[in-house]
Amino acid sequence: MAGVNPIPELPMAAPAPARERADAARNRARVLAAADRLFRDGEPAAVTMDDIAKAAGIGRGTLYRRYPDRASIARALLDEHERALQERLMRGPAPLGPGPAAPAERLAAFYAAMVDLLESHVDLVLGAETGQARFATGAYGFWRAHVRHLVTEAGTGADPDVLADQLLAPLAPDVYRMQRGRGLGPDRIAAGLAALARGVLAPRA
Amino acid sequence: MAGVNPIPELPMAAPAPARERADAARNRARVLAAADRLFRDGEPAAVTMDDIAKAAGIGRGTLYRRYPDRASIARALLDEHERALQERLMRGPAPLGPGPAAPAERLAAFYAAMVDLLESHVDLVLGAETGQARFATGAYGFWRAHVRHLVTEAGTGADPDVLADQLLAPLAPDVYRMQRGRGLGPDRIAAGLAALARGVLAPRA
DNA sequence: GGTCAACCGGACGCCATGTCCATTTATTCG
DNA sequence: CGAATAAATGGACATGGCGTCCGGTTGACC
Repeated sequence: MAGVNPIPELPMAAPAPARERADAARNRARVLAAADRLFRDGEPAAVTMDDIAKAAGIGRGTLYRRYPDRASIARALLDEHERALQERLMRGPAPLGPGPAAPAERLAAFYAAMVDLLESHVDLVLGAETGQARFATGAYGFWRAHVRHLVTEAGTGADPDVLADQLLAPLAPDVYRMQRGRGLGPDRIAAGLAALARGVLAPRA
Repeated sequence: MAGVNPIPELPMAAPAPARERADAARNRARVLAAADRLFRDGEPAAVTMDDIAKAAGIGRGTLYRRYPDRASIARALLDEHERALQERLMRGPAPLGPGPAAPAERLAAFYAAMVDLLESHVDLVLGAETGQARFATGAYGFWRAHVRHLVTEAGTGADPDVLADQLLAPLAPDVYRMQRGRGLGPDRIAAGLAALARGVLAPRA
């Protein structure tokens, strides 16, 4: 804790509005690195702003200057991963991206990608985005728009506005973590979601 | 606040292990009545133990004696409603209860009943049962067992252990409240859930 | 009416949050 | 190169909820 962390130069989201003082940049990197580590190590919801400040080797005030709460830090950490997935959804190859794939298959592919996201990088970090606030996120809006679009395209006559949120619900971090905790593997969870996708969106014979 | 509330004699869950002193019983009734009111009035998550104690006209210590946290109070308030629904599931008429109805229709009926539950009595109270803790509830275990059973009976070859939780996810209080907040009515939400139920469990032609 | 146990309730310590401001430090300009 | 200036820093502070503890009170039973 005392002195020397290499700080692996996380590139992370770098806003750099006009110009950023060198010390500010250095401290932001420290905060993100420290938060990432803390979120992974223990119960994300139990990490306090104080913990992060201490682990980053900076003061409370400095931390609050840039990040008003834990959620904003988690968002900063997630940002690039979510962007990457959004990019693949919009411009990547089918069935994840647009293309000849049927809506049901595209939804299944989206589910698989989200499970990857939940599993590899963020499972712990997402834990910091708790409850209601999740739905206000820009990312959630994007996922909803995507799913809504797929429901509409499927042409099953179902209500897209209602179904979009309901189809996203199983991806809630709480739910995913609980299922993982019950001994279910990511592939099995993804398979369940695929069944759900095909059941709801695939045309009935 | 000072003195006189009729206290509408909520029957509520009355454990009465051996015998309960009159003052204790009176205070429990006051606590439940006060909590019910507070949960309905404002943001449930913002209600503090202190608020409840003050509103009930008792001291902190007294409140903590019986209820270790907000969730336990919410559970006490929910208890009878959940029990009633569980009873109907196990012994009531089809399609909600057991009987000749197809699994998909039984799941749709269950969804409708849960929407009723969320809508009428508890929407606000459920708000107090936040996040992870929800899954540890006895009630949640019951819902899961029920849905798991329906998935198995449907015989679609899907994974019941995985699907049960995923099919329950759209009933999360957070999700329901968010949808209601977006202007969607209970019937519309229930219709969406019914579509989900039939898509996943109804036999394909 | 007396004894005893259960109940009551407010005071207390703890911890996290978010703010504020005196001081330090990077950057720019003469 | 060395001030001037504005930004960044960090720790102290006030606030508020949580959960506990214990001296006093009151209901229940004999």
